Amino acid sequence: MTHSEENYLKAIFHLNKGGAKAVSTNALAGQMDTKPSSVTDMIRRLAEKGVVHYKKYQGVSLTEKGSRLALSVIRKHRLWEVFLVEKLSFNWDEVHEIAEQLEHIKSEQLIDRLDELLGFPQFDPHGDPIPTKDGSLPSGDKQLLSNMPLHSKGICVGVKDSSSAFLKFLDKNNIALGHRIELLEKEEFDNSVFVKVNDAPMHLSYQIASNLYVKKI
Amino acid sequence: MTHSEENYLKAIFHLNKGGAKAVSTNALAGQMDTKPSSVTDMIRRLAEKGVVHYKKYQGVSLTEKGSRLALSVIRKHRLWEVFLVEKLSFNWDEVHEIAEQLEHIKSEQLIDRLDELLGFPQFDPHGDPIPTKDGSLPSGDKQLLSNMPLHSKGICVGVKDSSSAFLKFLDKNNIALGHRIELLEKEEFDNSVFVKVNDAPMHLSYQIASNLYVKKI
DNA sequence: ATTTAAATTTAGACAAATCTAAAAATATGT
DNA sequence: ACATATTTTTAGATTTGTCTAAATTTAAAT
Ligand SMILES: [Mn+2]
Ligand SMILES: [Mn+2]
Ligand SMILES: [Mn+2]
Ligand SMILES: [Mn+2]
Repeated sequence: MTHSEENYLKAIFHLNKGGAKAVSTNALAGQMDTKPSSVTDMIRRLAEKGVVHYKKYQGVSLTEKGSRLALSVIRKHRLWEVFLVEKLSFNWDEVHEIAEQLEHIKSEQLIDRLDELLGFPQFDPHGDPIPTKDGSLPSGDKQLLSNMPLHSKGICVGVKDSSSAFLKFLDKNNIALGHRIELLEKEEFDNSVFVKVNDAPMHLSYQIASNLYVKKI
Repeated sequence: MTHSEENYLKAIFHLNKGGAKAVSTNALAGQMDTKPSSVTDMIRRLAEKGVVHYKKYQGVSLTEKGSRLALSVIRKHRLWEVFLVEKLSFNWDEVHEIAEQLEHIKSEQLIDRLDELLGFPQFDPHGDPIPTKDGSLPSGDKQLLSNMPLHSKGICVGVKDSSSAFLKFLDKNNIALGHRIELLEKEEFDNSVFVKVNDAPMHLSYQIASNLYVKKI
C-alpha cells in the first residue's frame, strides 16, 4: 500500500464508523481534500486490490482486508502520538501532523517495540482508543457533554474535534482528559452549558460541549 | 524535496566525500540501484532546483544548498538509528532499513527533541558521526584496521561496511565498538591480520580488517 | 412524469519517477 | 590517429496520483 492508498483507507474507515451504509465519493473527496474525480480513480485501484467494495454510483466500503489495513494505520498513528507527547514532550495539539507522516513507516517490529516502550497504552493523547495488534478497537461508553443529562457527573475522556484551535482553548481553560465534569445547567436558548470542571465553574458554548467526550460515573 | 530527491542528495554526498571531483552518472546509478537514464533525469531536476552543479557528461556535485540538505537527511538517519538501538533495543544490524524511512519525516522540532531525548549523541550505532544542527560533520581521526602499522594499539570506533551480514559476524566474534584492538601480525600473502580484541586473540581476513575503523591510542 | 439539480464517472491532460532501446559523446587501446 | 568500448544522454513509454471539463447517472422538485 502506498501512503496515499493508506490515507484513503483511513478516511473510508472514519467516515464509515457509525453509519452502516457505504461512503459517498463526495464525502471522501471532502475528507481527503481532493476532487471527486480523483477519488473515483483511487477507489478503482483500491477495488482492484481487494481492499474495498465498490459498485459504480453506489459508494464504497472496506472489505475485511481493507478494514484490517486501516486499523493498522490508525494504530500506528495513535501510538506515535502517544510517543510524541509522552517521550518528546509535545503538546497534544502539535502531534497530529507529525503522526500523519510517521503512521506510514513500515515495520511490524518497530511498532511492537514502540508499543512496549510506551507501556501498551490504550488511548492516544486525544482519548481515542488504540487498536490492538490483532485489530480490535475498544469502543468505550463515552458520550458528548452536550448529550449528558442535567446534573450528571463524569470524567472528561476525549475530544471529537482535535484541531489545534480547540485543544488550545481547552488548555487555556484548564480542561484536560481525566478531569471531573459536572453538568449544572443547560441553557435552552443556545444549548450552552454551565459546568464544574474539577470544581472550577464555567460556561461552555454548544460548540465546545458538543466536542468533548465524557464518561459517566 | 521528495523522498527520492533526498535519497539522491545523500548518495551524491556519500560518493563525493573524500574525492574532490564530480560524481559520475554510472556511479550514482550503482549507488541508487537504478538505471543511468533515470539518474540523468533526476540530476536535471535537481539542477533546476539549484541543489547540484551539473554539466552534461561532466558528472554532478552538490551546491552549498544541496550539501546542507544532504547533511540534514544524514543527521536524521543517524539520530533515528541511535533511537532504535538505545530506546527500542534493536540490534545495530537491524536499524538501517527503518532509518531509511524515518529520515524523510519532516519536522525540525521532532528531530531537535529526539536529539535531546538521546542526550545529543555524537555518533550513530555504526560509529558514524552525527552532523550537528548547523551542518558541521566532525571527521574524527579513525583509520581502517588494514591500514594500521604493525604492533599499534587502538580502539574500535566504527565500521565501513554496515551490512547486516558483516555486523552479525562482528557480534558473533565479540567485536564491538569501544573494544581495544592490538595489531599483532600481518600476513603478506593475503593481507589478513592477527589481532587481540579486548585480550582475545583472533585471525581476521583482509575483508574484515578493511571494514573496521580503529582510532589509534 | 418531466424537469432540474446534484452527485458521480469518463475523457484527456499533467508532473514525478521510473524503464528500455537507440543515439551521441567521451575514453581507451593499438 | 583511428577503431572500439564505455559512458552518458535522448526518445518514447509506463505507473501513480492528481487535475479540469464534459458526459452520465441518480436524486429532488415541480
Ligand atoms: Mn491524529
Ligand atoms: Mn489522536
Ligand atoms: Mn544507516
Ligand atoms: Mn549508521
